[in-house]
Amino acid sequence: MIITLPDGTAKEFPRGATGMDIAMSISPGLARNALGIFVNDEKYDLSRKINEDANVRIVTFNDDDGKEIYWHSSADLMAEAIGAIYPGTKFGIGPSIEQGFYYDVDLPGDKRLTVEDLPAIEKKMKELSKLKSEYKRIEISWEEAIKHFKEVGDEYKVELLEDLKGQEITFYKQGGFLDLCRGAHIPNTGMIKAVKLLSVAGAYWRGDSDRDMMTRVYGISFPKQKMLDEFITMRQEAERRDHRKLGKELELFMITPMIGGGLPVWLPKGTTIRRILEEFMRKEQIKRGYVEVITPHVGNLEMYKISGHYPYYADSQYPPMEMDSEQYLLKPMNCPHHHQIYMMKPHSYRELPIRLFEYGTVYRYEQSGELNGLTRVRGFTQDDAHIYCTRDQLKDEIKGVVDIIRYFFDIFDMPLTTRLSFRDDDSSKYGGEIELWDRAQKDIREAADELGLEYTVEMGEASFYGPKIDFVIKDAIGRKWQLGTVQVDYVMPERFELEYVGSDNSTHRPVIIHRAPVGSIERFMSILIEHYAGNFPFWLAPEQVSVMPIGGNQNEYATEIAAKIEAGGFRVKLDTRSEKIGRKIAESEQQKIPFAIIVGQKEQDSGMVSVREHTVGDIGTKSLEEMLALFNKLNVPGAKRTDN
RNA sequence: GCCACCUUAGCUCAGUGGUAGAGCAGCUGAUUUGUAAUCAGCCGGUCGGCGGUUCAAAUCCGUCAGGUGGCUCCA
Repeated sequence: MIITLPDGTAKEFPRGATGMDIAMSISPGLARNALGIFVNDEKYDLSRKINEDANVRIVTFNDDDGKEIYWHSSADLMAEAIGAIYPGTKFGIGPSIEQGFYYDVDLPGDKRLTVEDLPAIEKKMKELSKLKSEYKRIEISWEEAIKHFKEVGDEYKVELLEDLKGQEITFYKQGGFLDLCRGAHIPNTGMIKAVKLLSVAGAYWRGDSDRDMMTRVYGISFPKQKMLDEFITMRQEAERRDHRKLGKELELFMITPMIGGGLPVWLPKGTTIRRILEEFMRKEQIKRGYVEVITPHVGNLEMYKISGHYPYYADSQYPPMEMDSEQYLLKPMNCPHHHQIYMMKPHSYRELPIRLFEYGTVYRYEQSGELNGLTRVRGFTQDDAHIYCTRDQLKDEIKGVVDIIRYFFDIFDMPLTTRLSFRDDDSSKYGGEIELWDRAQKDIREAADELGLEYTVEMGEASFYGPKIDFVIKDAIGRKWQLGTVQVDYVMPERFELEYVGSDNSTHRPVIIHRAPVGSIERFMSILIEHYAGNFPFWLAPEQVSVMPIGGNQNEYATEIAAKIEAGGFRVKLDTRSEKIGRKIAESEQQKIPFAIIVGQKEQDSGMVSVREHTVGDIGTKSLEEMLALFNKLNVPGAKRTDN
């Protein structure tokens, strides 16, 4: 038979050759590191026979598909360990995830796992790994499979099997553990060299909150101890950057039950950052033809009934309040308010596009268990805008929106990836005419192409009222966050009967683009805090320069210097306490202030200043003019320190 | 909302049934300082709330609240 490799090389192998045979023929190194093989895009174990001509791809831990096989196998090893320690444990599902794996287990009796139980399981896994048990694939009939799990009393597996009736069933066996599993698996447990079990959590059986709560054990594993060490270092780095921790330390924001969970309070320093951020984005939008509006925090319930958001989202809204026999809702979204602004007067096609933007604060009743720092809150502010345009203008408007979004994230050094979410063939899921959708999707795709965007297309991911573009950014430590969206909407113009008069003197429906570059300002602030690890760039730093005299004799000179810097339009902190200079510097560094200006007798005599740059150290003696020039250069959105 | 864990001074944390502790912060005083924390004294707690077990509870049990990690949800 002919086996074709990904680079196009074709090789002859005897019928029944295995992935391992193929790997061996390429190199012993590959054979050592190979985890699985894709045969005509189907996952195979390396030991499984290949019986006909095929295109193959051998995967190692460097491939996402390889990691998937590796972690899936690790999940089974963990299950074996748990089963060995707690005989009678029932098993749910145990897949790989983006970073590691988990297994849902139901321990015998009322036993529940806690984190204290994890080291023992880890230890057992290491023992089992040393046995180098082979993962054996067993083809079995459905009837026999059912019989097996009924015998061991694992009703979860029986239920899974019920759904697989009529399909080919495979079991995998490694050591003493037999599991229902599609595979594929790595050759043997010995390849799992480093394991760390991370946490336990409750998880509903099959994700259904009406069903049993199982114990989910999360873990991660690697072929080398060094890789696990790096992973742990990375987690510590993420912990060090945690915006909840930095938010407290740097006094940026607070959350107190007295005001309400999920209702963040901005402290002076956090407010400064937020204000500068908002001003920057406001200016850029106005430059691009947006007009700013402000709408109230409550609105008449009738309006949300027309928009269709109520009662569809009633569960996640604060309940209506009654005033003067009318019902009002805390604003769950800005769109209907903006539509009212559009409806205030008739529009000519000559006025379009109309671009209304607002820092609109909305309230949503998120479930208590969901609240998390600034990431998931009950009251937040969207950098929201609605563009009312004609169908002919749609493409250009989309381009404009994408352009501004790219501009924003470039300022923060956040690489952007794009996903186009289109409809699938199930027309019951969507509103609006299909011709309009086709045209909008074509416009979106063309706009993306013309802008040279790299994107993926996801069919069936569109919203009810139109196709959308989602943006995912990567932060300084490589984590991905989904932020802004752009959505094309044909449904709301119908519901609110929005109109404009065309050049043909008859009325038409405008198209609406909903767009929010960062989505929630609160969430974006949390991402910024973690992205910069609290070391905000000069232009965003709540305190930009600290000025400190070495001794009391320089208090006057220091005060004078601070006043001059402040007069230059910078945010200054003056520290004239009778503390040693080391202490003042330590505190300035801890507060992550970009520059410390230190003045002693020498500086006073020469009229100079001594400068220390945050995270860099002493950068020498400079004139104040030189420093003001540098500050001016750095006080611009996106400005970077490039010369030292 | 559900599961597990956590909650001790403003902050970070020790304290496993027998008189509530430390460092930092704060206050007072001394010190006037050369690139990451000067010294001393003082102040500060209903050990998250409520109930129970016990001669005795920060400590054991129950319950409620808040937080953390997940699950479900996310216009």
